[in-house]
Amino acid sequence: MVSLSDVARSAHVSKMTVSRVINHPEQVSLEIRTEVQQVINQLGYVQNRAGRALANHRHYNIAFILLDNVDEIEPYYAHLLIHLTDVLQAYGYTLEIRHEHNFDVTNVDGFLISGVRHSDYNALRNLSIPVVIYGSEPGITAVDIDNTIGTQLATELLLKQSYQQILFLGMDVDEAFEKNRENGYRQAMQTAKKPIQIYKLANDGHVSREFLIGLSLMPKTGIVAATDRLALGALRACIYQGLSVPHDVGIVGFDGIYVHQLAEQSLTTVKQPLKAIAQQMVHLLLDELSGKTVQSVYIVPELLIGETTK
Amino acid sequence: MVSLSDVARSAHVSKMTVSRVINHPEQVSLEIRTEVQQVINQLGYVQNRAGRALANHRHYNIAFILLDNVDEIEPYYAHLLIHLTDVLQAYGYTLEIRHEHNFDVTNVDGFLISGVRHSDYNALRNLSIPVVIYGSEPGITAVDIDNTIGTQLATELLLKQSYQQILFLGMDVDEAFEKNRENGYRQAMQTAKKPIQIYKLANDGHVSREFLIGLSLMPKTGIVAATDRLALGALRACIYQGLSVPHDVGIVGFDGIYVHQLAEQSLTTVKQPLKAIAQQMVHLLLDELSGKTVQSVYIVPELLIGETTK
DNA sequence: TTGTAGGCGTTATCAC
DNA sequence: GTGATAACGCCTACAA
Repeated sequence: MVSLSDVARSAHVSKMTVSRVINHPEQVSLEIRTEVQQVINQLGYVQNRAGRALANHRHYNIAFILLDNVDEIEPYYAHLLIHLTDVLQAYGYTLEIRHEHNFDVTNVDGFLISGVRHSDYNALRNLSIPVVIYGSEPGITAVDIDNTIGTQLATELLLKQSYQQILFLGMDVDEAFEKNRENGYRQAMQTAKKPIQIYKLANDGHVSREFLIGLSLMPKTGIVAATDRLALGALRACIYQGLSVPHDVGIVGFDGIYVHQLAEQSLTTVKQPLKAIAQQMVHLLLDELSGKTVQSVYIVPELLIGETTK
Repeated sequence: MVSLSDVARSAHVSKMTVSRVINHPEQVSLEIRTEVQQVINQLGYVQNRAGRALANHRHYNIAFILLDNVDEIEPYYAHLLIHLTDVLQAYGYTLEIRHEHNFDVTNVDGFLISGVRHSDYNALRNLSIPVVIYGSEPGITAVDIDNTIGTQLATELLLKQSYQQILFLGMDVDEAFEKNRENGYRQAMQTAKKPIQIYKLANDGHVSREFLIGLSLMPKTGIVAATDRLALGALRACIYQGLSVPHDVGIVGFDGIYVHQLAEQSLTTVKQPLKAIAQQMVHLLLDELSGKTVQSVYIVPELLIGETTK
């Protein structure tokens, strides 16, 4: 492996000059800078992370902690991980994956955490290194999608498509994202002066299917589901009852990508812009690492039109 | 952060002695060894990976390269990644995730690769650092499940449950794992002296559903599918045609975990023992790193009984 | 603008 | 069995 010294020798300058060309190019005269750059390219020099880490009192390693239940996470997490590593790699950082509440700070510069629950608040507040979470928790730097706008968009779509009654299928958990998704529906309905109908269920396709069959849905119903799983159950309930989707019933889910490939029809759904989320998470974390004060970021999700709405 | 020197000072020994206690304990007298151990625990000392890397000419970083199409990978990959990181962490290694054919060896000690195609052979042969793949490619160190035994088990299960005709739903790709899955079915059928029926399709639930509807399945049919997606399509074809599963038709998939939660009924499937796979991959790679000669490992998969067989 | 010296945390090597 | 020394690759601080 070619090192700083190799480049220095080959370019007839000191190691420091090479180091400056890389980290503070403005401090080096144009002439020498271009010369050194050429040698770097020619020799294919790449910084050694260990040396850099040692000198900078950094580790150049970020831990991603997945607190969600691994058996239940949506497959799009693979995309999130890949986007995170891509962004981090561009800054010379490595991504280490953890599960379980392992907040050990050894050999790690910061944490990116997903699936944080309110009960984790204290543990996260007392960490000695920066944290950025994917989700929302007041007092902790976060990147999240704007859940309220998400279901608002979903509800407005169904309103526009003239479904008569529109109901919300929520999750039976006491977490902020759930409340926000509910509120988005609520606000859109209030603006449209339509009656509100909210049901809360376990986040399970079979549960929502059974529940909706029990409800005996009428034609011209719209369903805003808090998750793709709930939406999938709704779709199956309609198929079971002989209701045509999207003609008789319109359904919008929330989250997904993967479910598309497995559902009978592709779902219309509120999609998480994972690349943007990953970029924001990394930038916030690196900003915190360089001592900047940062604020949580909320990203507006997009509506992905599938076959369960007109 | 507490360093070797801190421990050394506190234990009234030299840094080297502390280092030996950690890396070559047998070279240190019992007395001093236990003393130093106590101080280590007391101070909560953990090795600094960068320092260690620099001194050992290692990076303590392994790249996992995901060559499968990220949009199509099964969600169990998250499990594989987590198991890999767990095992690596136990050895002080970090796991870096890549996608695309990025075989850059900078700051990396070895590669773990999934989704390797035959066309990657040359690129992999010429790497300067060890590689272990998940899959099979003659001439490259690999960990794989024994695909042949997998479908053999699946076929034997259906035979035992007295389905009259048993057909194989394969994938339309020219890769070793596909041929092996086909062969497992073939062997089991030949042993049972039953007629062989093989169909090859794109790995897509909708495709297999349409195809099987076109076939007009008869009751008492067993279906061995090369993937869970194909199995899922088969299940839907049965539902569509009013055939009861598992009474009229028995179905066995291959791969899965996640699909269970989304399917109408949980699939009987050949399950990949991901933890064992991850352990083997890491051990083979670390063995290669320490100069040992290693051989590919094939792991026997398990049959996970669901609701699509009796 | 450029170079020199020293140190980050660890380990191999060679003394004692 | 234990310790001193030098080295890994890089960067900060200071000197020229």
